[in-house]
Amino acid sequence: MTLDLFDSDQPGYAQEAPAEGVVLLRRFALESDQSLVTAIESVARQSAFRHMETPGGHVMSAAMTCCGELGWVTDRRGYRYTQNDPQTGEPWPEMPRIFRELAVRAAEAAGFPEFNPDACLINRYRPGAKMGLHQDRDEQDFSQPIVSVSLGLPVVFQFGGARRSDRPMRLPLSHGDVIVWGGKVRRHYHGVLTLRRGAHPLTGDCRYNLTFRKAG
DNA sequence: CAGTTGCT
DNA sequence: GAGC
Repeated sequence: MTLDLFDSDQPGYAQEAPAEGVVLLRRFALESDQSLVTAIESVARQSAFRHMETPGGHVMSAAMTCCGELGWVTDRRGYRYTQNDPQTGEPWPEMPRIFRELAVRAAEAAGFPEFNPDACLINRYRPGAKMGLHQDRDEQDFSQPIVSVSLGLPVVFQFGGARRSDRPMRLPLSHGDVIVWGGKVRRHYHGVLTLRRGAHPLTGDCRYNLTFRKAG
């Protein structure tokens, strides 16, 4: 089901509802894309991208950093949110205003007018990197949605059900697309398939994903 | 305690 | 995809 919010001859984005509780805002982040990538680079100078280890002892193929009051981390001890970057001992970099404004606007467009994110996880995927099906379940507040912003190379996103064995739907995501999910499907399994090689004018050979949550 | 954002 |  596709709901076009704008006339097709107008600039802007198209809104889709691929499943109940899931809203896809195509190209929603396009007009601020350059500033978003610059802000990612600024965050990464303060808290560098790193490949975290899972409790099971595997090194994740996506490199991650965070900004905001809280950042998501994993190590052998488990998953959790922290106020400080364990790699620097310092607080996570402040969430850039342009990040927050984008996330709040996207949540509002998707039907979540009260979104107040305190955490932004930044994932960097290079060719070969992927993210298996998982739940976002380390947050305190499941009434607030997840807002996920794609920048750079395209990827196939998977959105599944409440159980890992539920067959996920596949949604190709491109530069500037924003996907929002909340309510009943807030804890549904999701992930991305292996990133394929490519070149993007803004990001080169990688895809960035910004994921906003209310974690605390 | 169970998990499993990874792997067999 | 079951199972760790």
